[in-house]
Amino acid sequence: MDNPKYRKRANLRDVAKLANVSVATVSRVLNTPDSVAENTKAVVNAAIAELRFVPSAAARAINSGRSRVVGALVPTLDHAIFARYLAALEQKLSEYRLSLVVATTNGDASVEAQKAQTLVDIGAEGLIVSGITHEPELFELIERCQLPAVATSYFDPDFLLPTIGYDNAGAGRIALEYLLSLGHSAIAVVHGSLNSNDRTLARLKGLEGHDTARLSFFEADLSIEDGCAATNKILSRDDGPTAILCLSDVLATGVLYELKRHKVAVPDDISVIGIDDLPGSAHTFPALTTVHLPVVRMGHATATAISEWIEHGKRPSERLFETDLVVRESTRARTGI
Amino acid sequence: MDNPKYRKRANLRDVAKLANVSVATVSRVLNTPDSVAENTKAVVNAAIAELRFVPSAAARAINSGRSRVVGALVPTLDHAIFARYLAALEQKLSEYRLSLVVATTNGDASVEAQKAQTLVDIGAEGLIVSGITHEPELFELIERCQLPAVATSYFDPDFLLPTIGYDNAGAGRIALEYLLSLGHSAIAVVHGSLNSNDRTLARLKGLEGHDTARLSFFEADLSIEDGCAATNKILSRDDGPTAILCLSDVLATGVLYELKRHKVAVPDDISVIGIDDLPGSAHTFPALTTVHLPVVRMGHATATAISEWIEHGKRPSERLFETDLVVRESTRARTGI
DNA sequence: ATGAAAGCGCTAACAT
DNA sequence: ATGTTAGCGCTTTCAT
Repeated sequence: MDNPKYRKRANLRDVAKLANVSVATVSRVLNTPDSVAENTKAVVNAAIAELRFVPSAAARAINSGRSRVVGALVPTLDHAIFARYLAALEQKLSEYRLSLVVATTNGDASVEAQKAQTLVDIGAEGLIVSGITHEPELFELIERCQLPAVATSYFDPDFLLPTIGYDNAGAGRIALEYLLSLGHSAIAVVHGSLNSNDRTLARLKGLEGHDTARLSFFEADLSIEDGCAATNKILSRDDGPTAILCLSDVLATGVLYELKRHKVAVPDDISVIGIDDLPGSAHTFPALTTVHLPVVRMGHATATAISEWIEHGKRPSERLFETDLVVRESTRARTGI
Repeated sequence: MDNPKYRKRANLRDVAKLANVSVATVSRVLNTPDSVAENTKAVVNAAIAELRFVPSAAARAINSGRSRVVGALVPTLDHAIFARYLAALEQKLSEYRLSLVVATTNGDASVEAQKAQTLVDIGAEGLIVSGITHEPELFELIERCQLPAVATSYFDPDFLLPTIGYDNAGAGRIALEYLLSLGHSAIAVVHGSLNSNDRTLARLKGLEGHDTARLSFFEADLSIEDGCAATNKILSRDDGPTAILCLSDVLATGVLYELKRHKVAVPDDISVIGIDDLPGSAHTFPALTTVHLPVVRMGHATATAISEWIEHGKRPSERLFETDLVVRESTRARTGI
């Protein structure tokens, strides 16, 4: 604009020329400034300033062989539990001076495979995926690129990739058994979509094998709104349950709201339990009993694992985090027991 | 491992050698496959497969001068409104074949400046920041790198960077005026931290100049928990307000819960209004009256603007999205008016 | 249709 | 302390 001879971005050579030094010297003031004499340094810095020189990230990357970027593939960002997890992940990665690229898959494995390719195309040095259900292409990509990759939110020591997560089936079981121990047997289960969501599937699996339980199932999208909708379906049935087990706190939050709207008392008329333990769950009214999922610790551990793998080549071993029951006010013993 | 002569990642030359062609030909089968004879293509592809060749992102970037990465600096991921916004942003950016790197600042401008540098170091081609309050270093960096950068969640046509957002002061005003029109005058305002959060500041600003309003202010962290805490403070005062204006729906959600816990009827005893319109806000009990912030459209517009800027060099003009009042069930006319 | 060779912007080994 | 130079892995003329 105001520069007569419009010049593209300056490079090392331009700086070197202007400062009357070699490119090596310029490179040194950038990387090992202590090894350069004060006055030359000053001249070089002046040239850098004058030319508004900014080192090229790509050129650096090509030499170091590093991009310092890791990619995470998550179903969605628009869900508190993933957001929370990613927040922890990003925070820890940044301690390792690694940046986080987020790609959302919408729970679609083929989108995931395609976005994984995009991540490789921008030079991601590591990949983090959710769950263990993926397209073969994803695994081929990881294999072909020899890419450090871990699967999270799931635990399976036999999985191809190291898993860092928790026992989803166990979380479901804990919730169910607590309800059972409270004397409930007619229980409505509200769960997220079964399409390509192994976490939901596993939680459901954890509900099996309890003869005393009379379970009815209600599928819903993972939103407060759908929690409300599921509640209406539950209430419209003759054989009303005495407890509602939600496989996710978001769902449970909707259930709580809708029960309130119908003037159904919780936990007096119906007990409600969730899984997740979102930040808000401790403060709903009534406070939600739930199974705590250690997503923050999982995020930190994942960041550490992938960093170590990238930096030192050591493949992490799988890692299991405990889930635990958090009893609050939305559950109580079945009356008349 | 099982490869006798352990070989590092293969490159174009290795492939060319194995396929008995030149590197140019290999490059062609990668980029313009139609310009290569079928049989040579087959030979080359076989070599690529055998050597498990993966093109280097850095080397591509150095030639194209592109990284296809844009960076976003947000206060936190762990808040529904930002997560929702980023979800929209990422979705649209990916349509432009751009990847999103997320960096969180914790609302700290100096962390922001430092992370912006990190983003530049990995070769980000564009930057997206939140609000208009930043360290001089941030602006210097943007200026020095001639980096396309936009500020979001805020609107100010006079700002150095193009702003793409909404009128925060206006949103505050809309909420207050609605409460006023309902006959409320003693109003408690619950707002987020004032530290380097120009959005909160602006919303507060929008509350000024209404003589009939008797406002009392309560600062809180942006969490359901702190919404509850603020409510307790409000209720403990003698001169109880007839309405509570929350500058964020998360806060309002906490307020709603806590009022319920204290058996204060909403909206009969106290009206509650929020700002944001989170997905869940339509389904709280009672459903929350709030001011809708068009973060999804803002995310899409931001993605489009930064993409066009990066690809075609056209600096976007600022963009203002309307906020609008969504009347639901948590507000009503002050009784006895 | 294919190849040879010149870079892209930087780092690092080797000289001086 | 500073300079020379050879790459890094690819794309892209320019020939053939």
